[in-house]
Amino acid sequence: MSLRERKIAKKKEDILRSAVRILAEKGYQGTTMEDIAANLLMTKGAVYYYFRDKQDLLYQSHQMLLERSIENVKYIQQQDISIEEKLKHSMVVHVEHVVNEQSGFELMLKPEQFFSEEQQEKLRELQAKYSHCFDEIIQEGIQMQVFRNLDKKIARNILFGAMNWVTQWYTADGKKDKKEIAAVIADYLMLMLLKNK
Amino acid sequence: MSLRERKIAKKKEDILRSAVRILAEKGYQGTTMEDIAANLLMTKGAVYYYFRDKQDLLYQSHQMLLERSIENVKYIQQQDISIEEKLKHSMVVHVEHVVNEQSGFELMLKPEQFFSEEQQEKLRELQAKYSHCFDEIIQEGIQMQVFRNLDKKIARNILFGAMNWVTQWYTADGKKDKKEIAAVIADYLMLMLLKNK
Amino acid sequence: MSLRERKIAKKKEDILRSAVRILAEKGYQGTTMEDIAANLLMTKGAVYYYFRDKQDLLYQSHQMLLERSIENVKYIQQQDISIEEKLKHSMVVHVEHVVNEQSGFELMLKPEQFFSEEQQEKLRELQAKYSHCFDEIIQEGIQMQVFRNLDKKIARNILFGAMNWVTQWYTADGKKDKKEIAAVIADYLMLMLLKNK
Amino acid sequence: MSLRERKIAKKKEDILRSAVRILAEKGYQGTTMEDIAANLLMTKGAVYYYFRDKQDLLYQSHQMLLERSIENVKYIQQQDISIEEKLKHSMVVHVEHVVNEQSGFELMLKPEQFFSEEQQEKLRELQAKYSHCFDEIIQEGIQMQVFRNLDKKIARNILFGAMNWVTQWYTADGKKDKKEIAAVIADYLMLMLLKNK
DNA sequence: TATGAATGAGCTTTCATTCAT
DNA sequence: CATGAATGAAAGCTCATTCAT
Repeated sequence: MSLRERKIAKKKEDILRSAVRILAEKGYQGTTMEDIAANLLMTKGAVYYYFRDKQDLLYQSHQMLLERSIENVKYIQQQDISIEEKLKHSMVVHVEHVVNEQSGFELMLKPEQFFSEEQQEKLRELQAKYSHCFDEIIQEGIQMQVFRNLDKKIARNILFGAMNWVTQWYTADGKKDKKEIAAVIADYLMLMLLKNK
Repeated sequence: MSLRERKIAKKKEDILRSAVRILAEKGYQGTTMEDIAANLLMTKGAVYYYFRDKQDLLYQSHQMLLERSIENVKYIQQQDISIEEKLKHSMVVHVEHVVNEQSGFELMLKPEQFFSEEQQEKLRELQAKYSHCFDEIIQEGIQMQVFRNLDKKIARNILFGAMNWVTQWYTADGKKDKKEIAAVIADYLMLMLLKNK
Repeated sequence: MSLRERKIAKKKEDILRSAVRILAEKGYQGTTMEDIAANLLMTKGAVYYYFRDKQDLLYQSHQMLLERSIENVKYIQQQDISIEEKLKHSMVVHVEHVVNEQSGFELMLKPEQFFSEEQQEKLRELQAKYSHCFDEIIQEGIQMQVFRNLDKKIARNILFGAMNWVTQWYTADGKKDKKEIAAVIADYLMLMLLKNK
Repeated sequence: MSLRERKIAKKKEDILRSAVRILAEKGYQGTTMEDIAANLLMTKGAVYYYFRDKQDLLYQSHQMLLERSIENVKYIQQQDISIEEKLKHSMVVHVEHVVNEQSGFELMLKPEQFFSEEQQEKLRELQAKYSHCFDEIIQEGIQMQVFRNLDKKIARNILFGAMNWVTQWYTADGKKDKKEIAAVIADYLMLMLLKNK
């Protein structure tokens, strides 16, 4: 990648990061291009230089979040720790990510409204990839008789719902900090999965 | 209530019901008054005859949903069944409600954007009331040594998150119908709470 | 006129009186049919029973005001008093009328916007009639060498402007009451007209 | 001021000038943003680029008119001419201004309906400033025994009313042109004020 | 690359007017 | 005669998007 391309890529990521935050805060329809640009001390026009349109920005934000999440969990998955540890750790990282980005699911709501069929396809694929990482861990845990014999998909959706909901109730001024909250949530959810608890 | 008042109340409720559904589908900003009206074969003007403005409509939708949920759980709470049954049953009803209305949490997102301080106050009160019903059951379960000694608030938020998330993944065309899904979700979440499981 | 016709006429006048006041206060475009009806504890529908449309109401209000003004000045004109007294008295009555109705000229602004050609014709006629009453007095005063030899039309327009403007600055809470103010304005304007002053 | 700022200021003034004319013609409620924009071959959106909202436009129009009037009269006041000449000249300029802008008082009607308390305060201040200029001349004339000993405020209000009313009756197609009419009005009104006439 | 003026479609809201009852 | 529910046109305003510079 040339220097120029690097610079562009860097700028794009800056914009995406800003967009993610604001989109998470105000929702897709509630966020204006002005908002996103102003937050970066740019003008709207400049944003349009990097992204075709608002929808493209949303799409790439979404994509970036998912890809980062996948990286996170992949990294954990290949570590040499117990299956129990893997799941718990994955959840902690997920919750932390959600809390940090103040997002995690605002963007995931009703994708069919915003995205083209092609884009939806790509996003579904990424989501499936991410989901699959969890499914695999759960599957392995069940086979190893560490986890109860639950329906993988339903269990995984329960985990996701419980984790993503954290943006609705966690406030930084509480007694617990992000790490503690993430740990507690993960612990509690593990109770659902673990045998002999 | 006179006949006329009854008719107005009925019409208002029709509109609210329609609004709830569409708002849940498209989000607040994504829903137009036209959408809501057209869905009922009315004109925008007619909707404005019954509601001051869009925000008023959103507020009352929200309120209606919460009040109905409170009624549901209150009804269950006073039944003569075990604490375990109470919680499970409450969850089943909640999930069914969420699935039926296709809502349950889209409306709860970022209320500070849409509502006046006064309205937020009222809604927070209703939410607190609803949450409190669950907290009480959990509390009682803990005291009776039926439930694990978890942090009530965190546990309740996990339940809510897991339940509300169902709108994201449940589709009517799956193998399981609403009732079954609701039962499974409730069962799985009970595993988190129950001792000796 | 039958009793029924009398009742209708009475109701019409009530509405006109109410309309005049509100139109004067809020302007034509700023006044809604709702405002006018509510002020009389009626419904909009009822007003439409008596008047074809809003414009008709405005037209008839206008007409009523002008006719009353003409009556006023005609009455004075036939009295057996000096020409000087006639003009002064006419002005006093005009100012009092304007102050009482809080109108007098809001309604006269840009009639071409609101009225049909036919209606404008009729109103112009009434206005001309009213103006003519003043012109005649002025004319007579000039011929009798009591008034200066001014251009009648210009002089009359100056009088009207000065008198109608009173709604802009007179407030009931001042030192002078309506009668006093009307007298002072008339006196001052007489200075413009009277010779040997 | 940079070139860009100059251009913006110029555009703003163009819009204001257009707005003043149309507002004077149709009144505040009767004027649409579309009207104002179309008159300048712009789109509504462009107008909104320069002014926050319709009310802001009205306010600034009003302000511009008043400030220009104040400049006019201030300029005359400092000239080395007799007090009589000062007043007469001020009136001539006022009438010419009113006729040219086709406004002068439509905008002054019922400001409490349109403006915020703060805006009203500012406008009252400017109006007071303008009125004060006339009051001072009148006061000086009285002290110098050139003018009759009239109530300053009432006299000034009579002058304003008479002058502003000109928009109601002066039409360019008459025998007299603007300058002549302004001179006649001023002359006639001087008769009210001057002693020994 | 970046700017910012401008566009235009679309949204919320108001209100004169109609009409069945 | 009167009501009030409903309509529909039009207004104010927003904002994604474009484009000349």
